[in-house]
Amino acid sequence: MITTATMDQQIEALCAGADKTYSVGELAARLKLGVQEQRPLRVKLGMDPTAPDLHLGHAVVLRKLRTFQDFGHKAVLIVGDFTAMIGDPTGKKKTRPTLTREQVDANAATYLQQAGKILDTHSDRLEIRRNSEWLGAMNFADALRLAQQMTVARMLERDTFADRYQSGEAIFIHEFMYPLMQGADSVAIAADVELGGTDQTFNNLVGRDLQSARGMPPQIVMVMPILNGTDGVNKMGKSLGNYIGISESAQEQFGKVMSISDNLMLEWFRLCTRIAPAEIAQLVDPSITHPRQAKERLAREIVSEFHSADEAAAAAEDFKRRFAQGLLPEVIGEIILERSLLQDGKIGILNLIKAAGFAASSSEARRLVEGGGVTLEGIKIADPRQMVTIDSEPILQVGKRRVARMVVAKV
RNA sequence: GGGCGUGUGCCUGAGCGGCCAAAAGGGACGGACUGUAAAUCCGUUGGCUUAUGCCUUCGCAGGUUCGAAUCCUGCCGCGCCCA
Repeated sequence: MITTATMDQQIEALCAGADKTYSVGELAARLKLGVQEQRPLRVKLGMDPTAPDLHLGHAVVLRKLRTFQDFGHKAVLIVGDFTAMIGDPTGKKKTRPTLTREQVDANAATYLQQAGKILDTHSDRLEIRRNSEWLGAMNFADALRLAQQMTVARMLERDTFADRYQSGEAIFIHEFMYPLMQGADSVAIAADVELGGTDQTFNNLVGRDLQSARGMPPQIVMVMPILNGTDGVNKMGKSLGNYIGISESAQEQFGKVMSISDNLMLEWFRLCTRIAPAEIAQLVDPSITHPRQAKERLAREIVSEFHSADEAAAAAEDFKRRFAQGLLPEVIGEIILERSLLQDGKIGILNLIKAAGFAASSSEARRLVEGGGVTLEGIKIADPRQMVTIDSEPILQVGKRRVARMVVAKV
């Protein structure tokens, strides 16, 4: 592929959607050099071995990495196991538990299994390295030499540190080592390019300095915009619960996309699909496309990427049934109930909700009932004390999304 | 090392020794309205075999008191100032 695309086309494709590239000129030069030396560029991306749940936000960067791969370049995934083993007491978060090698392996495997939906996982296109390999081998003197490359003033330029410093939050000394460690990664693997989100800009630029200091050509840094979460306010993240997971079901993904606010569509079209800018402009113009239709298109695009076009279509149908027509989904999951839960063939509605996993406690179940959000077989249950029969495998609905058929275990 | 301050429910943030499971806002959840959008409105927001009941919760451990999130002591965390 590297031979079929012209250099200009390649650069355009590689830079598309990026928030910033430091710098495009250097990238062009490095690409040329690669051609001359007949070697693919080494494109680095760091991954956190503690968070194997990938979501759409991760996908933005991964998709970019894939683009590099498609032009024949080599993706180098850095498993940040060393960083994780040290633990990160940032802010109010508790110190991270130390991960064992096995856990790191397991998490990395999960990561790859999910990232594999986007990346080319052939070994000649993908290299995976754990940074304990070189960071773990460093001694204190090595670490000090690293630290000499950086000043406190420059560290404090970084937003996260500056904000915390000003607002009186704690900043631990070892946190200053993080950018240096990441930079050391770039040195260790001789990265030509490093990808990341805009929040990684500082860290990634440090890599350039460290490489230069070692007489290496500094890596080109390309940062992708940070995707906003489903709430439309905060960046997508696991802790805020505003994310769409790569491995979620087609139905879930579809539904979540449909529930985002209209003004988020443009951003998502740009960052989560490969639709051309001109078409996106038409899709997000309400005078041309009805927002609901545009959003459906968005949802289909996204679901198709992680599942298939067929599954996306099915999810769209299911969605229409349930929410446009107010019908039950075509396929309803079953919850098997132990016989021991029943008394004379009956069960209290609160216990039923709990047994179905639709509420964490009786109190929560009670609130849902009292709030009018619970129906059994289409009939609203208003009394929390009500006993219900479930011989006929009734369908329990809690809220709009939670639906399941109640089945009593045969035994 | 010393001085001063601070630590509350998912978050922010009130809180006179009893009326505090703890104000208010945010978020979240449920309902109405819709395009499962936004905006708006209503309700809920520690747990328990629904109870004018019990249990757990206001950094941790003790203490004073009939009674403490509120007072005292020690410890821990964080911030600021001094060294």
